[in-house]
This record gives sequence, structure tokens and C-alpha cells, in this order.
Amino acid sequence: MNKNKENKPVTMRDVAQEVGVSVATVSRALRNPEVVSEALKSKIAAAIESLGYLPDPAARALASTRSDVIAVILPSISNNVFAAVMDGIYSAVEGTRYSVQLGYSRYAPLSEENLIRLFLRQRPAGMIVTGIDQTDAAQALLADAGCPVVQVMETGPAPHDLMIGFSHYDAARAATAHLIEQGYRNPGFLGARMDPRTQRRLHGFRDELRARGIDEGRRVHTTTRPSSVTLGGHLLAELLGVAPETDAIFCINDDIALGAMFEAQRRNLRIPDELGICGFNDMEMMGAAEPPITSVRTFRREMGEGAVQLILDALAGDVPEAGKVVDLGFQIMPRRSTMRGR
Amino acid sequence: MNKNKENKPVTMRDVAQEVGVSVATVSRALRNPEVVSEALKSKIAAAIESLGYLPDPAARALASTRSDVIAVILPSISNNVFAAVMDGIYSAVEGTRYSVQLGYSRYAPLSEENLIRLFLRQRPAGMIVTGIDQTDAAQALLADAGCPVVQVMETGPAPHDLMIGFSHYDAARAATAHLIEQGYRNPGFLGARMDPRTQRRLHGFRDELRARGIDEGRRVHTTTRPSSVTLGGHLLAELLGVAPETDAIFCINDDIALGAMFEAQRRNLRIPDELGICGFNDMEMMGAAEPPITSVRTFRREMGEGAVQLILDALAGDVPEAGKVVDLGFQIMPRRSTMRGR
DNA sequence: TTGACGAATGTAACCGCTTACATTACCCCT
DNA sequence: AGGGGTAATGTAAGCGGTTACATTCGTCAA
Repeated sequence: MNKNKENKPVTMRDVAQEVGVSVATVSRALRNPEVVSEALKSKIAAAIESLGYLPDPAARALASTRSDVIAVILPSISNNVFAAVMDGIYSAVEGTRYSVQLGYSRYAPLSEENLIRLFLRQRPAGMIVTGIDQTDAAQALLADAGCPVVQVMETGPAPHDLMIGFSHYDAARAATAHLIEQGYRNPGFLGARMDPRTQRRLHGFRDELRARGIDEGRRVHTTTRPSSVTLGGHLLAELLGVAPETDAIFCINDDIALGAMFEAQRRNLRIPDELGICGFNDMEMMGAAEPPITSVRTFRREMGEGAVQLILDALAGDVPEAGKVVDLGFQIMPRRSTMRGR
Repeated sequence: MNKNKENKPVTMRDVAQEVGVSVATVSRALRNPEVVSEALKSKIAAAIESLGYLPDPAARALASTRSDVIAVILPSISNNVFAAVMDGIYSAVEGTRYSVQLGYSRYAPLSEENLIRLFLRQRPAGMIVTGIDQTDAAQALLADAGCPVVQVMETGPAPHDLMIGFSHYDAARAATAHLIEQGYRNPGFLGARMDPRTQRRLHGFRDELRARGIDEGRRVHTTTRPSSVTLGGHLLAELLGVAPETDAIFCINDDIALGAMFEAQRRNLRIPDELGICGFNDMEMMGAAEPPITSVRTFRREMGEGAVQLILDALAGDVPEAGKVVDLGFQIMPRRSTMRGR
């Protein structure tokens, strides 16, 4: 029953009439309960319940020049990594009065900028953007967004406002170190998409090799094509073509790693003895594969939840904790695919 | 430059003043271009451009009692299947004046009902819901939603309004038939989650066996747990425990199939000779696996795109095509994992 | 010439809610 | 008893658009 006789939605006025008070009082009962008497509050609550009143978000946003939406901009939908972040975001928002407005930039900074501009028109309660590689114009927009802004998926020295993520560079170095410590002497790199985040991982890979005095040779193989399991197989095949000495691969993500593993099996390469494989993100399948595949665990769901929490805190917070950076870290998950022993 | 001197957003009034016309004219230039003179239209467009005006969606929604959002309710984020549908939805919406409002029901009909109620408050331009298993209350809500409603992921005899999908029952029967035609005599069924859609697939599996005079024995193994690759392995292990005669499995989705494949490899079962494996949905990895895994291809992206298109058409359409059902069908993708030959 | 008419634009009410400010009703003090 | 507070509620002005209706103006037929 959220329509009245004329089949029009129940408005706040209907509730006010039912109780015999002014709309202002009903509005206050909802937004500022502490200034309304207990007696009225319970009558109003009862009327809301019996009439099935639900506030009109547009009217609320217009009148208060502030909407209850948290705007989220991610690069991609189909990428599981972001799905997990979304999952965290949604579950953190659930039960609060906020809702999520989602936009996809398709990895295009310009389209991200437009989305930011568009979303800002809604005067969102908060904003979550991916990474730190916004255009200058986008940076400027975020700078006076008028709401808490969280950058997710990375950590860095100069957050706009809030930030939660981990260091792709450090994670890649750690993974590379793991390979080397397992005795692999000629590790290669398989990269796809190669957006700024992936670039930082490549950077970490290279620096770690350099630090250990290992020449990367021709073993860094990347493409700008979007990643897929199939692509992982192709990349490995190509890499082995130009650099047959490769004895291990650090893959930019788990799809690539899985595809590379299948390709290795097709070639009857023994994993981990002849080829070590390490993925990135540690999706659920990595531990279930045969052999189980080493990966770098990242806390994607937690990133989403944490981002929302940062916004909620900033919104509630008497002390706005601007400039806060949360480093969720990462965790190398060593599995059979790199367990060569020495 | 979408803020004026006082750092307030540029409103329609600013545009009107710039051009020297009333706000009404600006509004009409945007909503009803055909009633405004060419001269004014171009001056208004220029002013909008130079001022960087962007309409306030809340004000628009409030005044027109109609918002430009298409509300979408899906059961889950993390499930790749729905990510693909979303992908289609977003890409079809891109470039139109509509935006997407997304909600997740977590497979809970009650929470779906609440979402529908909530979203309807926004007077959406259209609504996309998953499947046909809404609660009675939800059905009632949809019945007078006041906007086009599309049910996706299924086909069925009695759509609410619009519908686009395929028959899970038919697809499962076809997959089962494929297994039998490949010479498997004791096919089993591995199911997870077991929501209504999955139930219909199980139904198809059973009916096909019955039609062929094959006893299912104890080879139907299901759980309500959410599916995962790991679970696929467990399910196969359990199934083989109670029904060692199983020579093929029809898996409720590709994750389960992949997990089962890994488990089979762990047990040194020869695929496809000793065990045939068929998945469902035909995600990208299936063709890349080693061996490649047979699956039932479904048109998920197309479902999302099609759903939006149906709404757009209904919105534009002078002739509302209510009751339209689009069957996108499915396609068996036979691969090595079931190629036993005779 | 004049009045009817249609096209183009303006006027103003309204969408449903928020909120600054005004009002009312007590309560407590002096 | 009268005055100053304070807490609770009402009044009304927006928020930024949309749209029914009014107005203006040029065109054209009688």
C-alpha cells in the first residue's frame, strides 16, 4: 500500500495529514529526530508504516541540495576484480540511507572525467574513483567536489582526500622476489591491458630483477589488449617463442595466469619444474586449479567496504580526516605452481 | 567551467539570462526542440556549451514526475553471468539520456521486492528485473509500475510486460542430449545455489534422461551453497563417492565445470574418455581450458542490450508492444571435454 | 482593413521535500 | 504576577526544473 486512492504515491503531506501535524514536523521526525517529541515521533512512525510512505529521493535531493547517493566510477564491469570491489561497496552501503550510483569509464580517462562531471551534478554524498590517474580537469573537479572523495585500488603519497588500496609496485616486487627465491633464474612477465596500475606492476617486476642483478632479456611480453584466459595462452606461446629460456612467469592477473597454465599443459611443460607460474589478485579459482596457482592476494572486497566506510566516517565525522590513506597491503599466496623447492 | 562566480552550479536560469530568454524556453529547447525556433536553439546551445551547463537530474525528476533512470535488479554482482548482462545494459544505455540504477537482491525474493518498491519511488523510465520468480507483492508492484518492465534471463508464457532471455529447461535438455549422443550412459548433474533458474535446468536434465529411458540413479548432486570452482571439485568428489558409475557430468555453470575438471585431473580421470564434462554459459575460459570444455553458450550481453532496447522502444513507441517476449536461444558448444566419439 | 489563427515565447504554478524563521506554550525566576 | 528562556511545532520560501495556460506577433483570408 504505497499508493493512495487516486493511485498516486503517498507523500509526506499524506503522512502529515494522517497524524494531524505539518509536513515540516514529519520531515524533522525523519531528518532530525532529536528535535521532535517522542509522542509525535511514534505517531508519525506509525502513520508512515500504515500508509507505506517512502520519501521521494528527487525531492529530497532538490530541497536539501544534497543527495544520498554515493557515486562510484570503475574502469570495467566484466573484470572480476572490480566486481569484488563493487560487492564490498554494496554490502557496506546496505542498511544505510545511501544508495550507489555506478559508472564505468572503460579505462578511458576522458570518459572518467565526463562521468565525474555528470555525477557531481547529483551533489553526491560521496564519491569513489579508481586509481590516481585522473585527467587534470578531473582532478580539479574532484578538488572541489564538495563531498568526501575516495580513491581506491592504490596507495600513494598525494591523495585527493581519502585513499584505500595497496601498492601495485610493492606487490609486484614481492611476487617477483618470490619467484627468484624459489630458484627461478629467468622469470618473465606477461601483461595485458597495460593501464597505469599494470604499468606500476611491471615497474616493480623490473626493479626487483635489477635489484637482484638479473637481466630481463626479452622476457617482458605485454599487450594493450584486454586480458582473458585465451590471451594468457597466446602470450605465453609468444613469450616462449622469443625467450625460450624463460623458467617462470609473473602474470599481470589470474586470467592470464590460468591461460598460461593451460598453454603450458598443452606443451607438456612440467609445472612448477620447467615453468613457474604466478598470478595476481588471487581469485577463488587459483587455489582450486590443478596444480594450484600461486598468486598475490589483494583485498578487493575490503577495499570497497573500506571506501564506503571512509565516506561514512567523513560524513559523520566532526573531525574530517582528510588526507587519510589506508594501505590494505597484499599477501603472496605460494602454491604448487611455483613450489620448485630450491 | 560548470560553476559560476559564487562557485554554485550553473543552472538553467543562468543559461536563460545569458541568452536573454525565459527558463521555459531553455527547458523547451532541451525537452521539446521542435517547438523552439532555430535561431534561439542555436544560441541556447552555445550558451549551454560556454557555461558548461548540466541539468540537475533531481529537479528534472521532481518537476516532470519522471526520471531518466532505468532501474536494474540482479541477484548478484560477483557472478560473472550477471556482469555480462550489466555490460550489455550499460553499453546500450550509453549515449542515451538515461542512466542506470543498479540493485542487488542477493537471490532473496523479499529483498528484491523491497528494491522494486524503493526504485519505483524514483519513477524510473524503465525497469529490468531478473527472472520470473518475484513475490506476489513484487508482481503487483510491477503490474502498475507505470513504466516498461523487462524480465531478463528467462522466457516464459506470461511476461509482465516485456521479456528477453532463453529457456533454461530447453538448454539443459539439449546439453543432456548432447552428452547422451556422445555415448555417455550414466550422466550426472552437479548443481549449486539452486535458485529457480537452476532448478529449471535440473528439470530439463531429468526430463531428458527420462525421455531416453535412462535412470538417474544417485547421480544428481546439488547443494544450495553458492557456486565456485572449489565447490565444483568438491561436488564431483562427492558425486563419485556415491555414484562411481558416473561417466559424464552436466554442471550447472562453468565454475563448477572447471572445478570438476581440475578434480578429475587430480584423480587422473581421462577426459573425455572416462569422464565427460559439460558446463553452462560458455564463459570465455571454457574454450581456453585444457582440455577445452563443452558448454552451453548463452547470450548474456545481448540480453542486457536487448532489455534496454525493449525499454527504449516502448518509451518511444507510439504502439506499446506489451507482452513481447524475445527468445535469444542458446547454443551447445561441443568441445574436447565431451568428444568421446561413439 | 480587420479578425482569426498558429507559431514562438513568457508567466507562473507546481513537483515533494527541507529549513530558516516565526510562533506558541510552558517552566522557572525574581 | 510578569518577563525571559527553551522546547516543540507551524509557516512559508525556496531547491531547479517542467508545463498548462496566457500573451505576443506576424500572416493571411474575407
